[in-house]
Amino acid sequence: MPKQTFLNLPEEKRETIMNAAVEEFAEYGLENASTNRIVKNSGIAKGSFYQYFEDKLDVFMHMLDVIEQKEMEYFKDKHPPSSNMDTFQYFRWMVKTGMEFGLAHPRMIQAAWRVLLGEGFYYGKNLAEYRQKTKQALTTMIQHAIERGEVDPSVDVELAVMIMETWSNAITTYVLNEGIQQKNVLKWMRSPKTQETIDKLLYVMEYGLRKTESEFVSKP
Amino acid sequence: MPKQTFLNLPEEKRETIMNAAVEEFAEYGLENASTNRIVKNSGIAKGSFYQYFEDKLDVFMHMLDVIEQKEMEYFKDKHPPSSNMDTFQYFRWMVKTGMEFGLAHPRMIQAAWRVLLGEGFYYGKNLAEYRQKTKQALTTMIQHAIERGEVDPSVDVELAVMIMETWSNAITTYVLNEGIQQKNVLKWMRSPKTQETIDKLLYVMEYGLRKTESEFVSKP
DNA sequence: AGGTCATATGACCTGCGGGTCACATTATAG
DNA sequence: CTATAATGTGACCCGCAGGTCATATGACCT
Repeated sequence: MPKQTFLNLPEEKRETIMNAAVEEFAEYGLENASTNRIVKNSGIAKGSFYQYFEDKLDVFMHMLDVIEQKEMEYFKDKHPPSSNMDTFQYFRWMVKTGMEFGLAHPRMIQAAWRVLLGEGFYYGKNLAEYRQKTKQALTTMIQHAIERGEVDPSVDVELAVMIMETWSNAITTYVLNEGIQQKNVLKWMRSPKTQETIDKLLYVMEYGLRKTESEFVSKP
Repeated sequence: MPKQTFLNLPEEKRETIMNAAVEEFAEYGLENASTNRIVKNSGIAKGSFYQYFEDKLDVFMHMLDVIEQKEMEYFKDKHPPSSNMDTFQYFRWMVKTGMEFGLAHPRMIQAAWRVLLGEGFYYGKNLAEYRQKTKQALTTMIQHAIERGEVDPSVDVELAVMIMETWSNAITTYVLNEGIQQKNVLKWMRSPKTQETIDKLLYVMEYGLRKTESEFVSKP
């Protein structure tokens, strides 16, 4: 957690600093991010940095908090999906809305995912909390789906969660890797071809998951 | 490519150095690997290192080559799968055999995948060749499956390849992440529960893919 | 034997990293 | 207007990184 000194700062200054941090982490990841550069790009003195944060990890964790908050606001602002959607439609809505958020704040998404996906080995312990949140949400979702009869009750919930997590990670990675090479990321993301690819990916997951566990266990 | 000087070295010495490199990359990834440590751990002088390799990336690429070669030998030694297997059975065999290789050389797999999965953003250009090889193999596989009538001809080959790639990445990540926390990785990997989880993951993919493209395109 | 060429060595260079600290500046209170 | 507490600052410390280079070693040839 940032020190009180940072929280006392005027919002404008805090934003300047966090923007520099986002830029840095998006560009270099966590391990190779340089506090010196963050300091230089946000126009504050080195000493001030250490009066605001414990260390590099501290800024990063705070950045995650800020992003999470922004994303939650974004989701709330969007018209919530009609309540008679089934679970898979809901998941699809979530993935797509998440992507839209990514369009609005590409560097944030890049900064967060780069580290979450790529440097999980090291920082696993610190990031566990974040993964846990997602996992919890997905678990609730699956259980809900089972209650509604959309998914066979014999399905292994934990496994289904893992699959959904993997799938949304795969899509994010895809968007990040492909999108990064495009001149116009936004245009590329909104193009029918990209949208179609993502749709297809989601349908493959859906059809895989709809099969009951008993079916795919007894097959070999 | 390593310099001639390195290739002239007695095999024993070359192995010592490569082992140190594997250890280093497995532990620290590419970006944070230290040539100084590699040098210290392989008992050679700093200067020698630069007489063998251009730089850090050079050792790493060479390491990939060595691993690839070892893995190919491993696959050859295993009894090849019966020729009347269908494509999905073959893919399953490949994934499992790959895992077995990982059991035999855990640090190598860790060193390679850590970087391939985690630091792809930076080194994308250098690693593209390796990804391309896998992609090519999978493409051939899918096309073969279509010819054999195991997969609907209307399936988007490129997409199917991406899905298979994602899936085997997901499994590797799973094994790496979970396995790393276990006291006895080998025991964990061989346990029925782990094997079952992997089986289920593969079946989910299979059922997802068996659906024809037309089906899942027209759904929404 | 001397000469030559590939190989081996580690002290040394420069640059940048994270982090500290004595001091300067500004806000707050009495 | 002064005393005190809170913030701000950048030169400075140490460690380690990647990389170089003059010199030492020794195998092989004539």
